[in-house]
Amino acid sequence: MVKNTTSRTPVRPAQIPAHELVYQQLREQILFGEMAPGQAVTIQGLTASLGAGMTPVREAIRRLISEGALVFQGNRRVSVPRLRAEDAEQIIFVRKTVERELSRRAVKNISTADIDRLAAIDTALDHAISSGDIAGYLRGNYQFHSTLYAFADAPVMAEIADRLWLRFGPSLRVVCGWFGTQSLPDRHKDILIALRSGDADAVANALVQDIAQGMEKVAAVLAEDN
Amino acid sequence: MVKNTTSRTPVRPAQIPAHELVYQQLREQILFGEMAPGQAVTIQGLTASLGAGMTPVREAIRRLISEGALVFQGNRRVSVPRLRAEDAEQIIFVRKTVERELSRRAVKNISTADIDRLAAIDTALDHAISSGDIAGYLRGNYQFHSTLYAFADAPVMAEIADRLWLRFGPSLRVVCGWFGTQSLPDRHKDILIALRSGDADAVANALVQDIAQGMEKVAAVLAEDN
DNA sequence: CAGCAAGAAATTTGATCATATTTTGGCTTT
DNA sequence: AAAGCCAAAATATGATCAAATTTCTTGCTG
Repeated sequence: MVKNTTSRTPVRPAQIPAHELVYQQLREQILFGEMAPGQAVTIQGLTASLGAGMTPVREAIRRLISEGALVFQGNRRVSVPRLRAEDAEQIIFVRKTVERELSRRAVKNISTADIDRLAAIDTALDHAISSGDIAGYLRGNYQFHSTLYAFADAPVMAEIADRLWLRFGPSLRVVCGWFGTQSLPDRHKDILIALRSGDADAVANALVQDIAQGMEKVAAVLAEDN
Repeated sequence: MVKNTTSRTPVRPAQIPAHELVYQQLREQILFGEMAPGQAVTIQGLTASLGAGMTPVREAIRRLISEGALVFQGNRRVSVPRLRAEDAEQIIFVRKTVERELSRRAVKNISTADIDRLAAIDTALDHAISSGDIAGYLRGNYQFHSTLYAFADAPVMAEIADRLWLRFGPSLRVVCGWFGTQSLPDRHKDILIALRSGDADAVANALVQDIAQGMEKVAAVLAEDN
């Protein structure tokens, strides 16, 4: 049943299509602020830097535009969006309602072992903060939230939260450059304590606090920066 | 100072790219139930039926997949998604919170003339219902909501609502085939009355009622159908 | 004579297509 | 029924065309 004895292409490095790879790579770069808000994105530049063809790059860009991770500038040009203060305000509203519900639902499904795993992520996060590792902070923070929401068993809502993250991610990076990692809020301890107690309301409240404090910083930077 | 007096291209038939046209066309078909849930979508079939090249079709499909209007079946196959009951439940939750807020914000910006225009849409909707015009009902219902939300001046939230509509749109069509248009709920009169009174809470409550009744029907069909 | 600005060429970038390659699913044969 | 063949569909590439931006030239004005 094995295919012919690898007469051709003994290597099978990637079965997942190129456009998917390009998408994931770009998505990560945007999500963790490796591309600055306002930065131009050219499709030909990406084909060169990523070594991919035009079609895969094209598809990945369309997908990211549709997710709000990139914006179409009208005249065929694409760039990383600059978050506007009005948009941030709406993002805060939706994050508070949707992620509150996600956390509430996660409480029902999460086990103590899972909470320990979350705590480990948070410990790594603390380490990143104290050592000024911005990339580590951004990744850890995202990982903490997305891991928690995965337990909610609510893919539609989790996807909405994820999309919003893609929008304010680049600005979060700017916040770190502004204030440094030290001043970053971290209500995760409260969240963990509430999770262990199994009190859904307490979890939800701590989480909304965490969101509020983080987004407040973003809003402050937007007010200065724009 | 003015640009050359349009020395060239007196005709400007289509400046918008083909992939955009394909996207809009497919989006409409899905949104208003012209494609059945579960129906397979082949890219080569679309290039043939729409007379477009592969690249534009490809990009449109990626975009629609990213919006949840189509699903990638894992093995390269694409189809119109079948809404699951769990997904519907989450959609209801988010619709209620987000669209409630959208309607509340719209109250602040909408004028009496605008309300009249909304009322005209609703009148056309009534006509479609009484004459059993399913396509007219679906379009009118969508138009009523999206027009209202446009006044909220909240593009991020409006886009979220729009995305969700894309998910349950195909199922709404099935609902009409199940129950007929007669039994469809229409709380739009209450919404209009509340809008004229300028009472944001009343608008929000009427709107949530409208959503609840409509989605209840969808949920009922899903329970039977799946 | 210098500087500015408008217009045109040139370069860069995006959009589309035709084609080649690979994979998937069905079908046939034993 | 399992294994392998075949057709169809998807992926990916490169070439080609079109559009837009940049740059350069040229003419005019102060």
